[in-house]
Amino acid sequence: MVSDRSLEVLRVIVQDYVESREPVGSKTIVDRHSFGVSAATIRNDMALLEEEELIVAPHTSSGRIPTDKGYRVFVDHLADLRPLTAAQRQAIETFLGQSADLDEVLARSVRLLSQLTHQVALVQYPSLSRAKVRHLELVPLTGTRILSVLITDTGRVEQRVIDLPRALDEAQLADVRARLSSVVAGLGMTEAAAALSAPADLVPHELEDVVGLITATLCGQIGANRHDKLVMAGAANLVRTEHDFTGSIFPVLEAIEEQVVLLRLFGEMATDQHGVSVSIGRENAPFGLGETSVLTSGYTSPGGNLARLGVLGPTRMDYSNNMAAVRAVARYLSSLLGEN
Amino acid sequence: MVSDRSLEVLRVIVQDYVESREPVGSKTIVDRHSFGVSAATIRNDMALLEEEELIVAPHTSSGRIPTDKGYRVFVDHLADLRPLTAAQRQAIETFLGQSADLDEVLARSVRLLSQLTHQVALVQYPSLSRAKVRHLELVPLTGTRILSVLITDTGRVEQRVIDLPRALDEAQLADVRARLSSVVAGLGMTEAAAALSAPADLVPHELEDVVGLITATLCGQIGANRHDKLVMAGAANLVRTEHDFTGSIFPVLEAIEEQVVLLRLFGEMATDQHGVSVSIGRENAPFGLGETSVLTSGYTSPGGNLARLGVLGPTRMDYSNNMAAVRAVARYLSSLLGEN
DNA sequence: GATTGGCACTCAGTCCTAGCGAGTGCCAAC
DNA sequence: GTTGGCACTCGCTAGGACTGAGTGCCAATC
Repeated sequence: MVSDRSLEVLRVIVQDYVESREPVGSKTIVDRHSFGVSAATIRNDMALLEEEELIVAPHTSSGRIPTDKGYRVFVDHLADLRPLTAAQRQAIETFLGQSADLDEVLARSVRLLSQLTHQVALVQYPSLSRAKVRHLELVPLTGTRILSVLITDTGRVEQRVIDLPRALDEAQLADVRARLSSVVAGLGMTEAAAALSAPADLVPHELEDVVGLITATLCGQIGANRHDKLVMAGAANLVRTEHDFTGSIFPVLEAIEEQVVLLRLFGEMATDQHGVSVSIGRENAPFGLGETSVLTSGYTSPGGNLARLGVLGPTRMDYSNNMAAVRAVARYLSSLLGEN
Repeated sequence: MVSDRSLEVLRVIVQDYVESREPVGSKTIVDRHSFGVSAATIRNDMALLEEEELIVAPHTSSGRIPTDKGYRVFVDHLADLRPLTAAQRQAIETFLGQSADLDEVLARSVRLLSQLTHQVALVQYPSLSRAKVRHLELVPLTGTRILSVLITDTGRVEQRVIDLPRALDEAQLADVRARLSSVVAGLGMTEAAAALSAPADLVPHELEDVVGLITATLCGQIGANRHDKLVMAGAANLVRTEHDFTGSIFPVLEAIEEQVVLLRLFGEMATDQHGVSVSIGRENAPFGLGETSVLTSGYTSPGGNLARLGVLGPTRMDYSNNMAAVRAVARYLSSLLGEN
């Protein structure tokens, strides 16, 4: 059985190792922390922890480092969410405390998060599923090319170019726009898509083909919310922590640039909506990120739409600080977007 | 004086070094290329090249590697723009040959370019300076918050959230929109900004404050085109080439994430509009990129608006292939966007 | 004058060895 | 359950010898 003191030993091993990047030995522990027992006793505890596979010795007769399982226990039971410093709180306020459109807010959030944690930060765009269509615009660009612009009540703008088989004049286009607009205005995204797909007799017969193309595009535009988008910042931080990876960080960076992978990962972490959930090391192996940890938290965008944000870094990271930062930014972002 | 053969020697030194990453010696040269002279002769040529500071020996009695100046001569006089392979041409066609909106096209272009060159690729958004206002929309989000959407005849959409001091009802907003729209519609961006700044008596007196705020935002939106935006892809490639940097690539990645730096750099390379211009090594030192080379080419977006795209990598890169790729993508993109 | 073969020299990289020291595991004693 | 003692392991570092690719120089040759 793992005693209380053993767990305490695990905690300091994690903390010291994260700080120093060196395997930590029994002597170091008694020197730097007042356990009130001797090094030999600590060694016994460490033997226990090793038996439980919470720590491991990289080489015979060297200090110990935490295993993935050790980090897991640390995160679940031992980590105190270190409160942000005043400076960090201030950074959040000044960085995010100005109204701007969604793109801008998310871009700032992700930079902020990467600066607070010194890791790669990720922010997922909110899903549109619960948004409502606020406005639909069809703008002629050139003869047969028009731009369809869809604006939601959450302030998100989706645009798409449509090549028409033949030109429409201004009046015709305005007419089509008015008709379609009246169909979808105020509907939720899924209802809007359904309404557009239904065969509607509301356009003049001679325009049917053209309108069909437009509605098809609009449906695509609406459905596009599903393969969500995410923004990233702080890739340079991965290089800083390169030594924490056994091989090259090249595949890690590649996986990160491949948004699809991250979106799947985010999807699987969707439990525990507003707390911070943590995925450690091998738990991420299916995504090619077996040596990294990912901390995420959900946040709420206007209209109750959910999305996630978080950070990614080597398993050897400052969980206490980073979890607190992720939580703080998620909360602030929720309240900021919820204002609407 | 540098003889023709000496230059030929420089060429093979650059080519071999780029390929092998090893300093190349006289013996290697005579073995791998049929110069028809002995190693001693090559050594004499190399001594000449070294005197001209085109090559340098990293350690006494080792092979030679090109200096920045050597690369410069290579690029200016010796590099043959290696024509793209059939596979590369095909990649461009299939990757870009589908109509989509500007965001999408540029996103694809940048990924394509990074795959063709195995370097970090950059694409600058076209400046709006020559674009005309095609459409102006004001969409209510919540009580005092509206979204202004500006659409240009080039299909670009600029959005901005505006917090009003007090609420406008639908009719009022529609009225304001109609008036402002009639002022700016069809104008070029600079004229539009001027027209909006001019004190106009065209709104009811009681709305003046609100409208003032809106026009101010619109002007900002229009002016926003100047600090342009750029998209990047292939950051992972920098890691692959890490050994080519003396120190860490951390500062390089940082500089790249800082778009401002790159935009200035792009700005300074604006000569030679449609050819490929190359900035090598120390030439980029002011930007913190003293160990990298940047290849760019201008491309033309609809309406004759100019922007640049290019790649960035270590000075030791395959200039022949990369210049050809940059040129090809720029040309293809120009023709694609020019279709409009 | 350009080219060549010969030759002594340089020096980064590699392999080997020895010694150091942090840290462990075990055990008998408390 | 805790402790001090002790033999042992093994990664790390420093020094030394060796190797080999490559050079610079020179006198001889085309």
